[in-house]
Amino acid sequence: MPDYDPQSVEARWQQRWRDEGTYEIDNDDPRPPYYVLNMYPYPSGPAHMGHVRNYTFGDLIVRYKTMQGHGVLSPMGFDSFGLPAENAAIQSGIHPRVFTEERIPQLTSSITRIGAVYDWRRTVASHTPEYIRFTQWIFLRFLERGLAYKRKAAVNWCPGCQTVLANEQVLADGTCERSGDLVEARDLEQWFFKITDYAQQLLDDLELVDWPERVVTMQRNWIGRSEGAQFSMPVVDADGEPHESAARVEVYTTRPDTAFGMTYAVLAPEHELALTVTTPEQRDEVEAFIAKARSTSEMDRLSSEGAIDKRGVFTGSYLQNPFNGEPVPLYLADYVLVTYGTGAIMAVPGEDQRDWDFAKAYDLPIIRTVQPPEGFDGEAYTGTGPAINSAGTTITGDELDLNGLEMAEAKARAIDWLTANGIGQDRVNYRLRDWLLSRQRFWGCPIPIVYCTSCAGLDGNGAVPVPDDQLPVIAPDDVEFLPTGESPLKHHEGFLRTTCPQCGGEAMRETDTMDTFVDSSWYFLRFADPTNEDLPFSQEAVDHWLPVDQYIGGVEHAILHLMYARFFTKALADIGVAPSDLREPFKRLFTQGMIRLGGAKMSKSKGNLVAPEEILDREGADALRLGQLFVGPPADDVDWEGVGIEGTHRFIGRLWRLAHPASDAVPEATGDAAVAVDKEAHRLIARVSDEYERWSYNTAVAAFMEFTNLLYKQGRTDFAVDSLLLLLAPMAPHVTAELWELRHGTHVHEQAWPTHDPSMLAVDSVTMVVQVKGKVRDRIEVSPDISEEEARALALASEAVQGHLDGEPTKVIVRPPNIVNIVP
RNA sequence: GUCGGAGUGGCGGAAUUGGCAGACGCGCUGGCUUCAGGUGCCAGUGCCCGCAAGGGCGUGGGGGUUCAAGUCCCCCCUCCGACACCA
Repeated sequence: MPDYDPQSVEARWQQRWRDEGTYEIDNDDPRPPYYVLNMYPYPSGPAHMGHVRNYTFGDLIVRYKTMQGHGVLSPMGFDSFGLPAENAAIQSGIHPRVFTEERIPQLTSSITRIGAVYDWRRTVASHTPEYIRFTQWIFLRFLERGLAYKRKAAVNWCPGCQTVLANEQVLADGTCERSGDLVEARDLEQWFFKITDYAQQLLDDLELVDWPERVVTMQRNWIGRSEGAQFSMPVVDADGEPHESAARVEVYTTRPDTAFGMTYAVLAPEHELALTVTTPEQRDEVEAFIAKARSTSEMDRLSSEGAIDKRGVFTGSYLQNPFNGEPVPLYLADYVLVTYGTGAIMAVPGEDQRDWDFAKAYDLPIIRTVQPPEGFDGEAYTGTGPAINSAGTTITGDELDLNGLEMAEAKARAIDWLTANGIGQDRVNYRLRDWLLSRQRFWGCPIPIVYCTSCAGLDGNGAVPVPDDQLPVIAPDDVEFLPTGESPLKHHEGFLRTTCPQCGGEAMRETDTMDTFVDSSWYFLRFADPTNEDLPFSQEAVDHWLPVDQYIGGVEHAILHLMYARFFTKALADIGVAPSDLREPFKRLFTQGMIRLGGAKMSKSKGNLVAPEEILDREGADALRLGQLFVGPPADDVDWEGVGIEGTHRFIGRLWRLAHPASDAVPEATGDAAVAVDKEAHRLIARVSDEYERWSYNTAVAAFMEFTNLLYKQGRTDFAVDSLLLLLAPMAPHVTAELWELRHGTHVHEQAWPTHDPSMLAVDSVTMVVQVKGKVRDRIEVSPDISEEEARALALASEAVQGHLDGEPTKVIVRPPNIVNIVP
């Protein structure tokens, strides 16, 4: 018998799966459909351990579901736009396309080498003209429906690089990661998707998915729904006389019940009324403050914690509190964000810690309007309790009294009063903001817009959509990459100058490209119908395969990618591109843990990468896959040091010698021994089938090892060995395929998933544990259907137990047939 | 700071509902095979006392509920992750 040679066996089977199209699937396949998807990767070159772990999970589900009789869709593609290729272009002058297209086959090859199988006919790459065309097509549909729009937005601007930076490119100290210049906020025209239109649906429909609770929580927090009230207050002077502008300030609060405790109010520094309300005496100070706030990055604003006394400025004006008619001083403060709510707040230091801190720093009064519990020694009290100090004559002359009411009732009463008097109303607010998709980058999907010098275009800014029949708009190849950080498109005359599709006059192309999250927000739909030339996908194909039955990826995408993909799916369904009943793209989600090495995150920059290639060359793909599975629960972070590749490699050798037809390493079991072994095999089928369903792959591998050890001791039967091979086939596809073919001449992955015979699970004796005061004193073999009385009698008769008793026990708990606990 | 997750032998981890803590693997020790190394096969391996039989201790720490707690409840500590002034 030959020794197991992973190199030749694995290469041979990988070739066969590909040549025979074993895992290619057609849309009219009659089997019940099942869609397994790994998050498509950025093609960074050969696979790393994170990929290996990810694709091992995906692949074993593909093979498992296929053996269970499903027609499984298992596609793979590439998230091939993105910064690394562009940075490489700037450094080395290689065109991002060349750079990217060199790396796709490298990644494909290492994915293939771990034995993962896909329908490669369906592959997509987001940088290809076909894909770009439909990404742009979808953008135009969104534009038609008002789901895409352009407005000014504050961005991170690096004066040194003369470009906009992504948040990740801004260091913690507010400087540019490349040039070290201080990054400033700058208003630029940017494209947005109106994801906020879907905030409520994105929140509600989390109930439709079977996702890890923590991911659902993260999504929920990101959407950040809050309920409260919005109302307006007139700008007045210290005596309550109206401001000359007659301006009113809208505030949003979740605590309208505390309005009687308002002792000042705040506008965000960027608030449109900031200068209007400023009195002449305060003008210099306020202008200086606004300038400082605008030049300070968000990071810096955060880090200035502790220096709260420098974080606000008095405008000189007041707002009249409608609840009691009192004027309260109006400040600007950078702790109020212009992007949230109305960009203005009523400040109630008694019930809000930030307001408390600010009030202390600026020597403003504090009035408690909720009775804190006895013994409360904190500052602001944010808990529940009866309202106090909350009565008075309102601006309309009514008497309003909230005193004694609990929070919920006081809130309702306050909102009723605001509504009845036309001052305000209840309001739901979301933390979620619209999705800024413009990127001042070359290597991304161009935004299909031209700016016409004569047409008014959308919103009168000259923006004219590129018609569908002129798509795709593709960036030119003959560009020069300069280390300025600026997109080379800005200087490419051939790309820039075009004609207006509306009037035929001179026009300039949009040079911004789309965020790569746009590409990844619909690729899973394209996989259902990847060669469609008229549409991104047909409704029928998507209806057949979607939603994805099992989506697999890293936790790092738990918020943004999933939120955007959910938004796209809903929007596409609502505008009639996707089936209207497709509300959620991913039915089940699995997020795997991270791979570490010696406690540290594995990364290229730390230089602690373990290359999968070395292990593939030595122990082979099956040992690597089993090692990844065996190391711990799939969702946990794993330390590569814990992967005992020796253990799984040894196990595969033992399996080979056990199951090879020409091997005599393990003798055949006969008679009673054979029956006992077959019974264990049924037990194994039951256990492992359940473990597959629960994603308890680490214990399933342990079960295979235990069972193999048992066969080495007690002898093998054909049923036992065949069952083992079938159950192991999804995890270790090569060695099981080889052994199965040697034994039967057929394909193990085309066999049906084994089922156990429940009658074979019966046992004729179990070990009953006898405890005295909870300590184990004896073990007795008993019949599984022993009666309570017999169990009690047997336990009390035990000599080992008698030694720990003197006289009659006070209590005996009997749980036949497992345990008897005696209390002396 | 808020939210979420986790702390079990030298190491990775196991323990569906409260019912034998440490399955399985790594490592280590010993034996057999071998000229030898490696491979392979067999056995042992939580800690402490003991020659042994046996006994005691033991799931981050402290309390509690229970005949019985890794598992349930309360308080605390440590580590990891996400969000970070969201009114």
